[in-house]
Amino acid sequence: MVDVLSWEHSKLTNGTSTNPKRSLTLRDVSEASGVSEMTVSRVLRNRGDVSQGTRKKVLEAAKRLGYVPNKIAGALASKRVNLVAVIIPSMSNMVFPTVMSAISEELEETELQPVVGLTNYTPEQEEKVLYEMLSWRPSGIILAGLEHTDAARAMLRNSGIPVVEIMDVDGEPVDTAVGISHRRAGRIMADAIVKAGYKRIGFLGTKMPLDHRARKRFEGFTGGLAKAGLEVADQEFYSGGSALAKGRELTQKILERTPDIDFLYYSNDMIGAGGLLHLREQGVDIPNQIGLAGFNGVDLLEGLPQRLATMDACRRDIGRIAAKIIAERTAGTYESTETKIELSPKIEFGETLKR
Amino acid sequence: MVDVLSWEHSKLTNGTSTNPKRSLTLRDVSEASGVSEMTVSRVLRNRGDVSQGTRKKVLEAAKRLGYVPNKIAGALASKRVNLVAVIIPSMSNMVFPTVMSAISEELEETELQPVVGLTNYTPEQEEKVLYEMLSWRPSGIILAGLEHTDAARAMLRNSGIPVVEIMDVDGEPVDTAVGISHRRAGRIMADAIVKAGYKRIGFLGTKMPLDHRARKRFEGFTGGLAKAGLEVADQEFYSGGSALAKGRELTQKILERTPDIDFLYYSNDMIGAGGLLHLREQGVDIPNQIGLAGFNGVDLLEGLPQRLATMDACRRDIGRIAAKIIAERTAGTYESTETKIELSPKIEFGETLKR
DNA sequence: GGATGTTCTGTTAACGCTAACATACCGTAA
DNA sequence: TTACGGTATGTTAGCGTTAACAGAACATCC
Repeated sequence: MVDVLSWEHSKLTNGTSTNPKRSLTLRDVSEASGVSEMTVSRVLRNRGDVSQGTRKKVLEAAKRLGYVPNKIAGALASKRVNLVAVIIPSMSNMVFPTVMSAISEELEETELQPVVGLTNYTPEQEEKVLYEMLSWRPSGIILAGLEHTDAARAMLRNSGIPVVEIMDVDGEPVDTAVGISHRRAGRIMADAIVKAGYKRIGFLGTKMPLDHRARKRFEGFTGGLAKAGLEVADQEFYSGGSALAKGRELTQKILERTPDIDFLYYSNDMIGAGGLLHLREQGVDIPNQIGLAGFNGVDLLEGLPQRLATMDACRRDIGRIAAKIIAERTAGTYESTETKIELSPKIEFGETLKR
Repeated sequence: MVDVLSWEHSKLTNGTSTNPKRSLTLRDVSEASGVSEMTVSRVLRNRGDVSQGTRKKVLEAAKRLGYVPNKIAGALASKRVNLVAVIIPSMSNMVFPTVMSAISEELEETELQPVVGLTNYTPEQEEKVLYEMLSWRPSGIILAGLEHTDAARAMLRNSGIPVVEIMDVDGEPVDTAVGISHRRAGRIMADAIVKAGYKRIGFLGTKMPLDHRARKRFEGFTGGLAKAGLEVADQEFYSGGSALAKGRELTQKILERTPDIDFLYYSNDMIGAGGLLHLREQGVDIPNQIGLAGFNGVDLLEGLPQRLATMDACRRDIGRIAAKIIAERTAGTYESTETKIELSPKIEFGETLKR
C-alpha cells in the first residue's frame, strides 16, 4: 500500500525493497546477481559471450528489481544514439502525420527511433528545434523542405550525420533530398486542365508565404497555363479554420466575383472537397460546367460523392525512403550516391476533371 | 566547396578549420575563448555570474565554431532531462495528432519537449515503447488510456516521475488521469437518442478489441438504451481503409439487413460523415426518417452538408491539461492532489439528431 | 586595517554506462 | 609438460557535461 500523500517522496518498492530516492543502476543489478557491472551490461545488451547460468541470474535480478537501463549514460559512453530527428511544420492536417507513420514503420525494424519536432512553418522555429535536436546527437535527421536559414544549413552540414530533406526536390539539398517536384506537379495539373479545354481557371489556396511547396506548385501551375497562353482568372486565400468549411466559403466567394470561372484548382484536397460539396449543392454540373482538382491524394476523397481529381504527393513513399536512407547510412550499408530522389506524383483524374 | 564523394568522411570546416572526425565539445570553445570549460558552460546556460566581457568572448567563439551543446552529457551530469514521453496508439486519424499539438503548444512555454511513441493499440508494443522511453529518463510521461500490462504499470509506478494517463477516466489511474468518461459519453448519447423518440438503433464501429475507449462508449451506450427498455437493433464493424468510404459501406450494409433502423450511432465522426453523405444521396430524410450521431467533434464536420450530431471528446483540453500537470510537477509548483480530472464532453445535436 | 562581502573564475569529482584491454579458466594439441 | 586458443569474466579509463566547492580580485564597512 502506498501513502498517496507522500507519493512524491516515497517510491513503491519493487519486489525487494529499495532506497526510495535513487533510481536503479547497473551496480544494483550487479550486486543483486553477484557479477560485475560489465557482465550485467553485456547480458542486457546481448553483446559478447556470457554463460547461460550467469545470463539467467542477471536477467532474473534485473527483472526482479525492475531495472531500466539508462540510455543517457549508455549513449555518452558508446557515442551512439539510436534517435532520428524528424522536423516537420505541423501535425494539423493529415499530411505530416502520414509521413511520420511511414517513418515510424520503416524504422520499426531497426534500432532507430524517431523523435519529432514542429516548426509551425517558421524558419526561426525550425532553426531552434534543429539546434535542440542536434544537441541530442541523433543518428540522422529528416526534415521537411529545402528552405532553411543559413545557420540551420550550417548546423546540418556540420552535424556530420545523414540529413534527408523530404517532400520537395526543387532546390539544392544539404545532403540528400527525397520528394516530388512541386513545380512539376503544378505544371502537370495545368497541362491536364488546359488539355481538357478549360479556359477560365481559378486558384484557391492557403495564405502561407512560408509554405514553399504550395508556392512552387502555384508557380508551376501558372507557368503551365502561360505556355497555353492562359492565366489564372481569379484567386482566393484562407488561413485557419476547418478546411472543408473554408473550401465552401472560398468557392462561393470566388464564383460570386468571377462567375464565368470553369475550373477551380485547390491547393489541398480538403478545401477541394469543401468546394465539391458546395458546388454539388448548388446544382453545378461537375466536371462539365466547372471542373475541380485538389492536391495530396488523401484517402478521405474515396468517400466523397464524386471522386475529386488530385495528385498523389507520395507521402508514405517519401517517409519510407527517407527512413530507409537514414537506417542504411547508419548501418553503413548505404550504396547510392544520389543526392536527389525524385518521385513522380501521378495525376488522378477522379470524376471532376474531364479527360 | 565540398567533394561530394568524400562527404561521409570529410566534414565541412566550420568557420575556423576543425578536426574532421570529432564533434565539438566545451573544451574546444574554452580553448578558443581562453576561459575554463565551466565558464563556457555557465555562459551557454545563462547560469551563475559571468562578466559581460567573458560572456561576449565565449558566445562569439561558440558561434564561430558552430558549437552545439551535448545534452546527453549535460543530462547525465545534472540528472535532469527536459523530455516528456508521450505514448499514443497511432497517428492515423486526427485524434492523436490533435492531442499532440495541444501538448506541444502547452510545453512550448517551458523547457520541456515532447517525444512521441506509438503503440498501434497493442499492450505489448506499449510496454516495449514505455521501456524504451523510460530508459531516456524523461521528466514525465503522458500516455493514452488506463489499461496497461502489469509490467507497464509497475514500470510507471517505479519510474518516480509524474505519469498522466489521458483520454479516459473510467478506471484506476497509476498516478493522475485526465479525460472524459467514455461510459458516460455513451450513456448521454443514448439518453438523447431515446428522448428524441428513436427506437430501432444501430451501431457502427471499428473492429478493435483493444480500443477500450470505444468499448466503454459502447457499453455506456447499450446501458443507456437498456434503461429505456431498448437494445441495439443491429451492428456492423470495420477495420482499415478510408473511414469515409467505410462509413458509406457499413451504412448501406446495415440498412439492407435491418431496413427498419431509425438511428445510427457511429463510433467516430469520419464514418458518421460517410454514412451521412450516403444517406443523403439515397434521399433519406435526416433526422426524421433516420437520425445520426458520431463521436469526437472533428472540425471536418463543419463543412458537411448537414452538421452531424457528435460529442466533443475535449482532445485539446486533455492535451493541454496533461502537459500542464507534467510541467507544474516538474517545476514543483503543482498544488492539486486530485488523481482524476474528468472533463465533460458536451453533446452537439447538429442537424442529424432531433431534439 | 582587518573583517566581510560580492563578483567572477577555476578545480575536482561525479553522473551511469561502455570500449578496450587484462585475466582466469578450461580443454586440447604438440 | 608447455603452449595455445577459445570462452567467460573483471578492471580501468574515459564519454562531455554540471554540482559543489574553492579561490582570486576587488570593493565596502566599521
